Amino acid sequence: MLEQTGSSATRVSTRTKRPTMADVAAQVGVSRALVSLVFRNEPGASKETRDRVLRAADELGYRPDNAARLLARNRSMVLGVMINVRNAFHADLVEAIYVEAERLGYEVLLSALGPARNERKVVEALLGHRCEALILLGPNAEAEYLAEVGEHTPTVVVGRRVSGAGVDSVHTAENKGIRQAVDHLVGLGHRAIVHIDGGNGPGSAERRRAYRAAMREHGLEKEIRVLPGDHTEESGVKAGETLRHDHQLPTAVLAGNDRCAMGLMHALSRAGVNVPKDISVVGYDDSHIAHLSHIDLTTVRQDAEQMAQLAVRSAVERLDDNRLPSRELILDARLVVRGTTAPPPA
Amino acid sequence: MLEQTGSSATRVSTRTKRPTMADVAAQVGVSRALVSLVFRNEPGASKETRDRVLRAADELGYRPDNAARLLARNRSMVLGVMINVRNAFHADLVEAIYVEAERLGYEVLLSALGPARNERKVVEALLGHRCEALILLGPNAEAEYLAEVGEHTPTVVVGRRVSGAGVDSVHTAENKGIRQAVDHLVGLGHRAIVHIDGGNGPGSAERRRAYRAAMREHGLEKEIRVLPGDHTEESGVKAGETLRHDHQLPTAVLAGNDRCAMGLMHALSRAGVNVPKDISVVGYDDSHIAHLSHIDLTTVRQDAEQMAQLAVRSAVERLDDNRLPSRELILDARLVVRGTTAPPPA
DNA sequence: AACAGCCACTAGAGCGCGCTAGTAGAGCGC
DNA sequence: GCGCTCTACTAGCGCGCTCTAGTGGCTGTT
Repeated sequence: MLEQTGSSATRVSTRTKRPTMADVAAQVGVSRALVSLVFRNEPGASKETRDRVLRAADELGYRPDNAARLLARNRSMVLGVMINVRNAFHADLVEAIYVEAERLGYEVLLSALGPARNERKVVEALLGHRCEALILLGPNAEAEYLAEVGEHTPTVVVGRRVSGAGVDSVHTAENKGIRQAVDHLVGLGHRAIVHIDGGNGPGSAERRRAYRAAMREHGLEKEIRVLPGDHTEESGVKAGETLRHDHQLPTAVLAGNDRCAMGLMHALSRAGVNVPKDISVVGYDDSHIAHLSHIDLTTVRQDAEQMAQLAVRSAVERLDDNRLPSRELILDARLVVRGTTAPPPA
Repeated sequence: MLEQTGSSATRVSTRTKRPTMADVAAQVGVSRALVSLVFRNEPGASKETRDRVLRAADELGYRPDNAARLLARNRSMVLGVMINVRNAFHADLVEAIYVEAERLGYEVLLSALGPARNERKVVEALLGHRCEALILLGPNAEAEYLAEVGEHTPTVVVGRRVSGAGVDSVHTAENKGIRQAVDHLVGLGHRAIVHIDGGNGPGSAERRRAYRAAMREHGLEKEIRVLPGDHTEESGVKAGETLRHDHQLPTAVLAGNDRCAMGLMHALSRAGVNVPKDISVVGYDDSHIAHLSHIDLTTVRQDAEQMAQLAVRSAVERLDDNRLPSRELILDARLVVRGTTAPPPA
């Protein structure tokens, strides 16, 4: 039985305690403050001392301790990001968030949703780590909760419309994207255009509404048909089965997102239905899977990079001046026509 | 391009400074130490005081500050996890890691690879946040670097074999998995079985070797054929094209992983090749996409949950006693036969 | 009455760093 | 000599927390 008492009794370890600034300072023979200056790249240290400090640090294997840094600094310069690891579009966003955050001198902390980790838990975890601001990718939580969070921490919601909850939001103009998709399909000659719903996924309500509106404007109200679904491949597969057992296949499908479109296309091609000859498919997100040469999905492009940039900047601006009114940034969505849409079969 | 809608200037934004333990203590009229006890769920506070403290904390919106906690505690109880957000199998692993870590009282910090974030950068970021141990999912870094990291921090590598680098590793017995897959295909009557290589992806070298060995043992050395590739959908697509332009299609393909298999199947089905009637496909990973009912991919199951559990436990055990020798945990891989394999066309 | 034992609670020293205020010394003009 | 500025550095407090070593009061035992 090993007893650990006192701070002097270190862990049973050949591994020595992590070196601190004081160790580096002692090694070089200067003060801690000087080492601190060097590591923050602040002026006030001569070139030589700087070199000596850095060399000594390297020798000792010194690495600044972020926890201490965060604590000592008034600002933590950390942005917390909530993601769903299953979501390919989130992957695109995260990558771009890292880039923009680094550009602005911020660090990024990721926390993922999971079977036993709901949104509240994730948010708590992030706040616990001193994130100054939160970026929530496609949250499902009620507006009240988001408002509550936003009240004490600058919060940006990405990919979902949040009205008047006192938090910023960045999303695409779903209606324009869907509108373009429907226009494109109608232009190709389609009339029987089905929409697979995204359930309560972010943006789904708007997409559904936009689909209905667009169909009506083309005089196709009688063709309106919305299949239940969500933002997973599985729902696309199910929708594909439903359609296949129908008396008559529609000539085009507007999927809730790319993942759903993927599932749908799989189900269809396995059933011997050719895309786009027999049926056209349009996705939503333009996540990296859509680009793949042979998937080559016609989809509504949400510019992940730009969304990420705006989200990060939004958070940062609010940190600089937290009296800013909450705002909604709406990016244009743009239809990217690729290989899964074609004129309907004659 | 960018709209900005009006704001409901809800935010009064008297965002006061985040309350601390001292604030809570003052409010209740006790010492900081007592509040600390309550929040750590340690004995030593009466039921009533406990309640009063919690109530006051809730009122003030107090939330323990992890950075300070980490700093003050000798142990940080944080595990750092490096992931690739693009990788669906990593998603499975992460979810399971959270579960196991929580069970053992550890927190998890995620850091993702990205276009401008290589493995070193990710590792630095994690160490900077006081992670006590690292779990690296499918790293590509050289063994020397891993050894260097492992020297000062308990490190577990998942999904890749690392020999004698002084770090633990958890991976599946690639040879057994591949072996089963080849046996299965041969049992169905296949002879022309192609392997799409995983490039320098984790486990690829072993899988390639195992494929060759298994083919030889079945007397099929003349049928051995390895197509270049990696662990992305794109490589599956490319391989599909290569095969399609061949004088003769093989009757079965062993993909480098599930993503590769997905790309391959897409390419094939678009070319009018039916899976599994015309060609059988086997994946590797059993990531969640493989389960999808209509994808229904025959694949080699790597038990994400178990791998994650072992990785977390391994890290934790090493934290408890870091004089443990480094070890390699090898899980059995198991072929999961689903719908993408069938006897070859007559 | 004396004392141990226990419970509820407190004082105060850190954890590793950032940062403000300050100093020592060199150089310079007069 | 004096004051002045500028560079290169240092002292030491405080960030919000944990944790050890207490204190004081109450009960029960002899």
